[in-house]
Amino acid sequence: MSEFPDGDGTRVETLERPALAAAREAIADGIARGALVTVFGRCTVDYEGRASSRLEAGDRHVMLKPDGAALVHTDEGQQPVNWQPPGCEHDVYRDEADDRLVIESVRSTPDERLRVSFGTVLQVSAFSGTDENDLALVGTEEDLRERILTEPDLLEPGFTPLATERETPAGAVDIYGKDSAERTVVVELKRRRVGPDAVSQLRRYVDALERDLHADATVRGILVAPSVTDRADRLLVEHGLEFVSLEPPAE
Amino acid sequence: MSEFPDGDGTRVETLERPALAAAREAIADGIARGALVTVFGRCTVDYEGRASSRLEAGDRHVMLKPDGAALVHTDEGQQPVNWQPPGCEHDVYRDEADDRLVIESVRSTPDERLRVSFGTVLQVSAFSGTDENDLALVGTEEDLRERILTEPDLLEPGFTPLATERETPAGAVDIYGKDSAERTVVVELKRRRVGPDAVSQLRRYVDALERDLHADATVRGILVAPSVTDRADRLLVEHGLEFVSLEPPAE
DNA sequence: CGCTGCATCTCGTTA
DNA sequence: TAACGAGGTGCAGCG
Repeated sequence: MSEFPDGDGTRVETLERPALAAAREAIADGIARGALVTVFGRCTVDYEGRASSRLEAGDRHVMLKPDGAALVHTDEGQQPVNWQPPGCEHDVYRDEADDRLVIESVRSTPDERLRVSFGTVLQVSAFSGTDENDLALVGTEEDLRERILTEPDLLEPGFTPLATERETPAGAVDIYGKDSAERTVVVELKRRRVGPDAVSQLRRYVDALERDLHADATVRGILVAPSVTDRADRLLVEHGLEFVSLEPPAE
Repeated sequence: MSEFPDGDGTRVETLERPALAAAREAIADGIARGALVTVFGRCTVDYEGRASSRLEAGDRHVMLKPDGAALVHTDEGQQPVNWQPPGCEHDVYRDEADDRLVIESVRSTPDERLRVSFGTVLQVSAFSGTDENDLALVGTEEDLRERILTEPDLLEPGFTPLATERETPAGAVDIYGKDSAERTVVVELKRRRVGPDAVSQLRRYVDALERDLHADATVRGILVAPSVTDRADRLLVEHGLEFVSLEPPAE
């Protein structure tokens, strides 16, 4: 085992090809210390909870986070083949009868259990460090909204935004406003090209508002997105809804 | 550096607190060999593509997969703070002017670039192994469909399934069939509790089929799920759709 | 805790 | 390649 404390408290401990007993101890220590623990080795994986799954033996990379998240990665795919969300309790123990090392991550609400059983452990690492910074992301739906609120004419000349997240019986509307003829306008924003689901969503808001404001008032529904699919376009026409092409700011 | 070949070709190589030049070489070797490479250290992360983001310096865990995927994990959350999907080209080089080690993962369609810049590398590992097995998952929507096709009376007495994935102008219907009175039935399946979106989806299919089969035929729309939210329930009533409570098989 | 909707959603399938 | 929908979606915000 190697240990690397430095002035910042950053620390990495690594075991290579440990015996299962030593691996268990290193993993338990890392979890107790609040470290991010990784284990690479040959394992089976069982999950039971919202669904249930089994994965037969193979070499995989397991990550245990101090917030209770667990990730099992194979050498393919962006997504873990199995996982457990934050909030779990990690447990590690030896199954001496079968000579295996078992990591269990369990949570409730919903009841879920992930069990990773190693026959061979090739590496255990425990990482401690500091990360004070949050991600700064540009190009979200919220950025698109800001763009329109700053320059409402981008939607159409004479548009006046009155509220964001305005509540309706069908949910909160992205932008609520009036056009130059004082007609009520409901705007649904999407940061990328949209399909039929976004049109239906807008439709639900328009329906709810027409009901809310009594039947006499016409409510215009405008979908704002970079583009729409063919089916979404036809659906817009069917429902008497409109489309304005706008993208979130690039930076 | 330690190297651990075994009979199966399983291999783990680890560098601890390497100089940036040595880290670069180990990472490049691992990528070239088709290994799963991990790097832990203090880094900044920049992304540009479908959106753009910046993450200031912090200690993070980076995983580079042989299929081109890249993942940057902090010590919190199930999701990576930054990532790149499979299909990327990984590149690693030293920025000698600034004495940093840079990992770039780039792809096209869409054009996207992830750049991780390390000032300090605490560990580099390269993992090779074998994983022949696929995940066996039970409790999916498809399992729920099988359950109904095997025992159609679960939906309602006298129901006769005629097709799955039947195409309509609005998309493919999960189950298409007839009830005991020979009326057309459209069934939309969801493996878990559903909200308004699932109701709208069913509505689109029913509308499309009524149009397709001409206006004279009544089309029943049935949503099958473990349960629905209040809003979804009201929306079902509004649209004259029905609900049947069924869960996918537990195992 | 549940509901709602966003996401650089990812991923598989199909036209 | 694009579109459509499932997902053990995760996640934040709000009630």
